Amino acid sequence: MDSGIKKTGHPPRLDRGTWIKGALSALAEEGPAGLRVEMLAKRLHVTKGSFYWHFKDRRDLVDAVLDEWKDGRIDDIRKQTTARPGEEPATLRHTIEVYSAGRNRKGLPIELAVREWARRDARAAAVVEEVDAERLACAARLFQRLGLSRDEAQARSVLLYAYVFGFSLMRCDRFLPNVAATKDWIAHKISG
Amino acid sequence: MDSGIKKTGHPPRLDRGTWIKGALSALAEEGPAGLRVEMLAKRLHVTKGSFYWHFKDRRDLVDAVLDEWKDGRIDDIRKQTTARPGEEPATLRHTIEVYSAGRNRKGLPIELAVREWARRDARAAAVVEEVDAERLACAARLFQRLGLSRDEAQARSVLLYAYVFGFSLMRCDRFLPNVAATKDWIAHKISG
DNA sequence: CACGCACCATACGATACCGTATGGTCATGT
DNA sequence: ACATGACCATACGGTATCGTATGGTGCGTG
Repeated sequence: MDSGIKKTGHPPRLDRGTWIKGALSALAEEGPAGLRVEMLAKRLHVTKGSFYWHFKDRRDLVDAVLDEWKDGRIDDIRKQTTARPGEEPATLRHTIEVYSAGRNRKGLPIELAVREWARRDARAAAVVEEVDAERLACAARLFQRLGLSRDEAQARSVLLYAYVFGFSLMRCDRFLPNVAATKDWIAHKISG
Repeated sequence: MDSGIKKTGHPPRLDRGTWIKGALSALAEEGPAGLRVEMLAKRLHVTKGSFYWHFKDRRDLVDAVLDEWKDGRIDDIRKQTTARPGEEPATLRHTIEVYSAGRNRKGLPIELAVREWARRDARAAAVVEEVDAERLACAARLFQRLGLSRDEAQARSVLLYAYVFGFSLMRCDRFLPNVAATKDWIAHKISG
C-alpha cells in the first residue's frame, strides 16, 4: 500500500522505469533519433510535463537508458555463458543464434542503435566498450575450456560477435538461396 | 557597401555534384541525420537558395546520394575483385583490409551510415541489397576459383563481409592486446 | 550596352523539438 | 474538511529545419 499504484486510476501514472522502457522501445524502432521527449510522451499517452517531473532533462534519460541497457546486457552475457563442463559447444552455438532468433526481435535493433549511437557519442561508446569487453571475455573463456590457446580463443570470440552484428547489417536475400544452411556452415566454422 | 563575397573574387558557384559530394561527407561524419539542407549549405558556404535551385527538394538529394553511393560501390567492387589467375588469395585479403585502411577513412563511415539508414528506409534498403548482391557474387567467384564449392564460396563471402562490417561496430580496445595479430588470424580463417 | 538567364541571398510561414513556468488534479494524512 | 505533495497538462520562448517566394548579382550574348 505504501508505493503501490492503484490500478483503478484511469490516468497512466508513470515512473522513471516506464519512461526508460518506452525509450528503449523507441530506440529499437527509430534508433537514437527516436529518443525525443515529446515523441516519447505521445507513445506513453502523456505530455512532457510528466517527463520533466521524473527526469532533469533529456540527457538524464539518455544516461539512464544507457545504464539500463549496459546492466541488462552484462547480466544476459553471464547467464548465457555459464556452461556446465561438456556443454561449451552448445553454449557457443546458443550465443551465435541468440540474435538470429525471433525472441530478440527488440534486442538486435537496440544493439545496433546503441552501436550506431556510440560512433558519435562518447558515453554510448564507453558503454559499448564495457559490454564488448565482458562479452568477449566470457566467450573466450568458453573457447579456452575447449582447449584453444588464449590468442585463438580471443580471435574466435571477436570473429563470433563481429559476424553476428555484421550479418544483421546485410541484405542477403537476393544472394543466398538457403540462408539457414549458410548460417550453420558459418557457425560451425567459427565455433568448431 | 559590402555586397557579397568579393574577398577572393570567386563566388562559390556550385552544381549538383558538389552538393552530392558534400552530402556524402556529412553522411560520413554525422550519419543519415546529417543530411539536412541548411546544414549542408553551411558546409558549402552558401544558403539553401542554392540547394533548391539544383534540387527539387530534400528527397531529390537523398535519392541522388543513394544512387551515387551505389554506383561507386559497384564500380569499386568490380575493380577490386578482378584478379589475375593465381592472385585470388591476395585479392581476397585486399578485400578484407580495404575497409581497415586509411584511404577509406570516409568509406567505412558512409557504409555504416547507409546500412543504418537502410533499416528504416526502403530505398536505402534496396540499394544496400543491390550492393551486397554484387559484392557477395564477386567474392564468391574468387572463392570458387580457388576450388571451393558453390555453397562454401557463398558462405565464406557472407562471413567475410559480415565480419568486416561487424568488426567496425565493436570496441575491442580493452580486450585485445594485439589487434593486428587478431585481424590476421581472422583473415586467414576466413580466406584460407 | 542592355537584356536574359543561371545562380544565389533573404525573408517568410509552418512544423518539431527542448526546457521552463505555472496551474490543475487526485490521493492521502491530520 | 483542509492542506500537502506527487504527478501531469498547458502555455510559452527559443532554436532548428523544410519548403516557398522573391529580390539581387554577375556573366554571356545579341
